Amino acid sequence: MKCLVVDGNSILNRAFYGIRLLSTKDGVYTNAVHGFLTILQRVQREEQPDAVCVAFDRKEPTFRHEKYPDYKAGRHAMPEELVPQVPLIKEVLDGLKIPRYEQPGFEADDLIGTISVRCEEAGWECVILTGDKDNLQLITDKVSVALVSSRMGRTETKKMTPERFREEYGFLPPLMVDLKGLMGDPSDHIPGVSGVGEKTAMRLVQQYGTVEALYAALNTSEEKPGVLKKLTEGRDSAFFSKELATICKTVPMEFKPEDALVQPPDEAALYPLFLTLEFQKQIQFYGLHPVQKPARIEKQAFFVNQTVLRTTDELQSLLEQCKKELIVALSGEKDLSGICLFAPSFGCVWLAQDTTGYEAFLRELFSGKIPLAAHEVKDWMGHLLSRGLPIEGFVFDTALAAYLLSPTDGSYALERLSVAYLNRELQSEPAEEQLSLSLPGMADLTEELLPKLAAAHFERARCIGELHEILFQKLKELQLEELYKTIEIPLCRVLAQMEQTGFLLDQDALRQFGTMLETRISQLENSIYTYAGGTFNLNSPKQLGEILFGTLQLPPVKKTKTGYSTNAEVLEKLRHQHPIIDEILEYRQLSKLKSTYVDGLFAAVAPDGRLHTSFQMTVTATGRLSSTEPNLQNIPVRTELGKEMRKMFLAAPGYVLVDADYSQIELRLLAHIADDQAMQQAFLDGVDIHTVTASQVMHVPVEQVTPQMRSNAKAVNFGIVYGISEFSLAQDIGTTRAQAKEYMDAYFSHYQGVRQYMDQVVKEAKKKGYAETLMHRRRYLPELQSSNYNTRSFGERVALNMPIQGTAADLMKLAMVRVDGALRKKHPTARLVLQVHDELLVECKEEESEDVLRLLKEEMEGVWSLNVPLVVDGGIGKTWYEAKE
DNA sequence: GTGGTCACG
DNA sequence: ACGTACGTGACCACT
Repeated sequence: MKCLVVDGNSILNRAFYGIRLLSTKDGVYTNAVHGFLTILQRVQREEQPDAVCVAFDRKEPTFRHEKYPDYKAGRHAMPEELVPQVPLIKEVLDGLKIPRYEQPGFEADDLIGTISVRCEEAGWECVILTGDKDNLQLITDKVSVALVSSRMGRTETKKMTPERFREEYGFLPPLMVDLKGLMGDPSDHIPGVSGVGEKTAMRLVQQYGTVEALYAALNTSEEKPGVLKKLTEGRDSAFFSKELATICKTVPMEFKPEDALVQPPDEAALYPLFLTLEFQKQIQFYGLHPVQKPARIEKQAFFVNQTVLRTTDELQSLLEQCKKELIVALSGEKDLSGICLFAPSFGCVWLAQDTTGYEAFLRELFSGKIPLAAHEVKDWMGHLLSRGLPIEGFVFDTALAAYLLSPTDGSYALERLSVAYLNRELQSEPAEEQLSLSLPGMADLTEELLPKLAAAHFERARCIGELHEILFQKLKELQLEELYKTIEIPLCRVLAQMEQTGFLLDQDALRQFGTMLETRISQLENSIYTYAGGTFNLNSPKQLGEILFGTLQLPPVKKTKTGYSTNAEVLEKLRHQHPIIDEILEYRQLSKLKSTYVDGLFAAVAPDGRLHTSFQMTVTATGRLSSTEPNLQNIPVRTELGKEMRKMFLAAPGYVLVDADYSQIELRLLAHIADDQAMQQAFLDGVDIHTVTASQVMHVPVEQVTPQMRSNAKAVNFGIVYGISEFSLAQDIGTTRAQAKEYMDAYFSHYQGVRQYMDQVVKEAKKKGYAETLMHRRRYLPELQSSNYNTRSFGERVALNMPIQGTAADLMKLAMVRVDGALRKKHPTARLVLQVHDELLVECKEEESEDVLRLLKEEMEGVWSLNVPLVVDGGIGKTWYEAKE
């Protein structure tokens, strides 16, 4: 039989430092609890113990053996992010039915020592899980130590047995206390013998054994006079230190290993706990379920209201009922083969495509007369559009609402929202699985299985209905209603339309471009392999590193977690050292173009010859959109060759592309939000902001600003928006920190409003716990409460940046809604095709293009009244390349 | 699945 | 003494 004894404080501490700070959406820190469980579960899997228990220090934990400088004094308080996690892990352990031991006046070590002895006496094997090397003295034939260490951000456990210990230390485990007695341990307030360090102490113990034996042999030994003197003078301290280092194994406590036998967890306690900690993985791992499942009674009662409609008359009367509702929740199959509606007055109703009049029903349902709530409205609209159905009436999107409430949650799957806001799990499996699991023959589908197919949607529709009530209330509380109603919801149809429209791709030109790249790439490969003296996988940073810094003996510039860095910045520095570098840089550029853009875009063309990107509305922390499959928001533009790609993006025959982009929108917003008079004046004067900044910061007249100076000023301007440090600015513009500091000082003395804003916005975010935009879009910043400098600094930079980037996103979204509305009215054949954060592209008839550009400029520039003008630059062309100019 | 790299605003 | 700019997504290698 085997018992695992966990050193609670030590493992919690390891876990805390081993995992980046995590917190729930309410700001409860959970990283240490999470890490603790991960380590425990890994060791349980490896060791398969029959019993498990945990020992905790009774008083303030001491962190005696941590390497981390903050704690080596041993007197420092626990970091504030860890303190509240201690009771949490204890609660988790109680839920897991793992006994915990703590005893006033004794440290965890002493309890562990005692437990290990009791195990041995009972004929059990004992494994001690700890990060604390002190426990190594407890190792015997029956007692081993699983030692946790965190190396490079990753935790490893090493199993220490008497043999292994001896290999590493050259003596037996009980002598560990003698080693400590001689070398001491400042972090533990063990003095040891002054002047004797690790090296000497190791040798002495290896040679003489115990402290007692050492002193007994001292007179006849051949130690050098220096060592002899130190030992003689430190004699008392040595014995005293040894005593201090010895773990007590006779704590008066009740313990038998049988007490700790592994038991099934307490589901009723653990499920809600893991739920509040947002530990979905753990819930799965232990197969937990809510003990108070959606009460059976309720479900039964509810079942009465679940109806399957089959006749046209029933459909008609349902429509009439729906029109009287304040909100009707909608769930259903993506292909619209069946949908479910929910409203309190009629419960859940399922209808399927085999019913006569279904198509007409849908047409009426989505014609705008019925207020609808759904999950992921934009996608619903996409499906409806592709079937030629109307897309009106959607007033609520559960995913979008939850995103506005907290944009950093990662997933807004309905399953998660149900757990987070309704405190219950969705019970039914997704419909596809049900179908494939139980499809004996299509004939049965309508008769027997349709209700089963409907079951999931019954539940989902009701869930959406309930979420609507809760989330809408919360939106109002957070002043987000306006943003939601006038921007996010209306934007769904704009984006659905844009996705539907797509962007025409010139496939012939792209093929040609690809062939050209291929030719050049293979030339470069050959040449690089010749320099390298053999072939290797050029796409592997690891192998490339071995060639450059091994075979070719180039000096490494920077390291990554896993090896040498070979990124463009590093290669740039090595350029003049070897001709291979230039070729690698070119290879990288070309193979990026080939694989990501040429091949990637080809793979994404739809049968209509167009690229239909998906815009994600619930991904970014700041409120921006993102674009996937393919990503059309990162098509190259910065290099001439890359820019060629934009010649492949075409307008349809007879049409042209109209491009409009906001000029300096983030800096203009900074000027407005910070209410900086100097910067506002610059924009009001319509001068070039970077040139003016250069002139002010470098104390030269505007006419004497060189391109280099302007470029540096531009870097400063950008840096400010990102929450710069001197160091990064210096690195960015390739100068010294001192020079960078001068720039920044000059910058702030000229733009005083910006300086004040930077201080004030961070202060306010700290007070409120979140940063927000002009339209109250918010992002919570638990990082600001961190005691870790880097984490906190990150939070401060985000607090600075989010209002600016986020407000720009708000304005662009509003502009899109207005542009779309205006276009539909005045130029119904024109259509938005793409948004790239501060840029909009419209495809329209050639003869309307001037007018469309005017319209775009007007709507975009006039979207919001600020203390500075918003300026939009525009262009017209057959390709994106031409239109952008 | 993670990390390195690089494309964009 | 420390580490270093905000926000994304795709591709590749490697575990």
